[in-house]
Amino acid sequence: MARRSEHTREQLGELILGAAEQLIAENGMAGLSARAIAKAIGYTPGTIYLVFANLDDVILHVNARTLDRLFAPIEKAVAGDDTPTGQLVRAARAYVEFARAHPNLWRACFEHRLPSEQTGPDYIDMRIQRLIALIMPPLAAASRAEGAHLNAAAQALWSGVHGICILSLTNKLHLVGGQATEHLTDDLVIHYLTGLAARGVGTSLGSG
Amino acid sequence: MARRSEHTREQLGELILGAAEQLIAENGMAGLSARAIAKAIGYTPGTIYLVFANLDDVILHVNARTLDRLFAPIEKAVAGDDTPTGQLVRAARAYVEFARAHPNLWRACFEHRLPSEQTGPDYIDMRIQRLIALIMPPLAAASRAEGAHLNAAAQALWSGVHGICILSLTNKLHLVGGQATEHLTDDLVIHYLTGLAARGVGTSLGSG
DNA sequence: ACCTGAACACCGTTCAAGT
DNA sequence: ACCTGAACACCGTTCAAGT
Repeated sequence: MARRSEHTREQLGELILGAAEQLIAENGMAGLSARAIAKAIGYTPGTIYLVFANLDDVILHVNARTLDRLFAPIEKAVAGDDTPTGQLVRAARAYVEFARAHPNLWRACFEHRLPSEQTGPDYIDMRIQRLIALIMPPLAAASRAEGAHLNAAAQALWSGVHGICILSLTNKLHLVGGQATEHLTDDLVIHYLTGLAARGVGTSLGSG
Repeated sequence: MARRSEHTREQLGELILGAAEQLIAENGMAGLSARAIAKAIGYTPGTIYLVFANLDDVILHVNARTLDRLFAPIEKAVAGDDTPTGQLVRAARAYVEFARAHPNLWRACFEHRLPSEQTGPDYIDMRIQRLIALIMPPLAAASRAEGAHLNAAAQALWSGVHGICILSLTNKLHLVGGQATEHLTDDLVIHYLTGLAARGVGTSLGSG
């Protein structure tokens, strides 16, 4: 055995990522193992380590693919013929929809725990930044915010939708089906944007 | 060996949960194993299965403890001598602060993946419901919402803060330190409440 | 009755050895 | 150069056997 050379290093990488993606999609991270990947592609576990540093490295590259797939529907939402607020509502819905359609892959992107809280690789950070950047133009238009304020608003809004997504997906809320999730998303986005558009409230906590 | 009877079943349970809690707090879920717990309390791994069904069961009981510890600071925040909006801002800050103080225990509560998306045990659901219920009174006062609308608002707001928390803790946002996280939290809560108080916007997406 | 200790079926990762 | 297969140090969980 050894020296089959049936695939180039790149092809082998694609095979591994494809198998890993399918395994995660089917059974979550619990379904993923080096031995399972190897079995799926007809190689032995050691082969994986010729292409990737370790299993974490494989997972991170699967996550990069998932974040790439998430980009298109969000991009389409903010490019739609709609008001800025409408674009943002639709972008949020697209986010939730994607998470519901690919729950295990989506969760892998955000629950994969690096050792000791350290930051992920740049190619993951970049992709997340690109997603957040998508909602900046409509958010600027809907709120007249700019600069650091706009940036903070984009992060807050995106995080908020993300939170609804994760708690809904893991059944931590008492929701039934996707309609309730979408309703919560709309509620958060619309009220946040309404509040943001009513400028100058800043830290005046006495509005209640 | 066998038949030491140095501890009652209840004491053994406490020992196990205490050791598990410490292991998770120190090294996250990665630091937890039946063998590590056993070693920490001076028993063999088999003993754990006399008290708990499995390791998942242990984790869920640690999570119940964590959620109980989270209750007090939130309760204190909403009981403070402040406006309803101020109480909610402080409750959100308390949530973020707790998560930052106990990142591994907090993450264990929300990232622990049950097999196949099924819902967690009632004693976990109950505790989460109790937390959400805490913010209902000030939220009702700040927004004049009631019934299903109030319930949805509480879930949306809580999820939103949760989302900021998790993304901040896992470094998915470009934030430096806890100040930026608190600022995002304030931003989300205040603008959401402002928008919520400006009733009747409902699904009118054309406000941008 | 309580607890052990060995076993089973798994892991991630490494690396000498084969072609 | 490429890949294997066996090994190492781990897992969660079970359960016959000991006291």
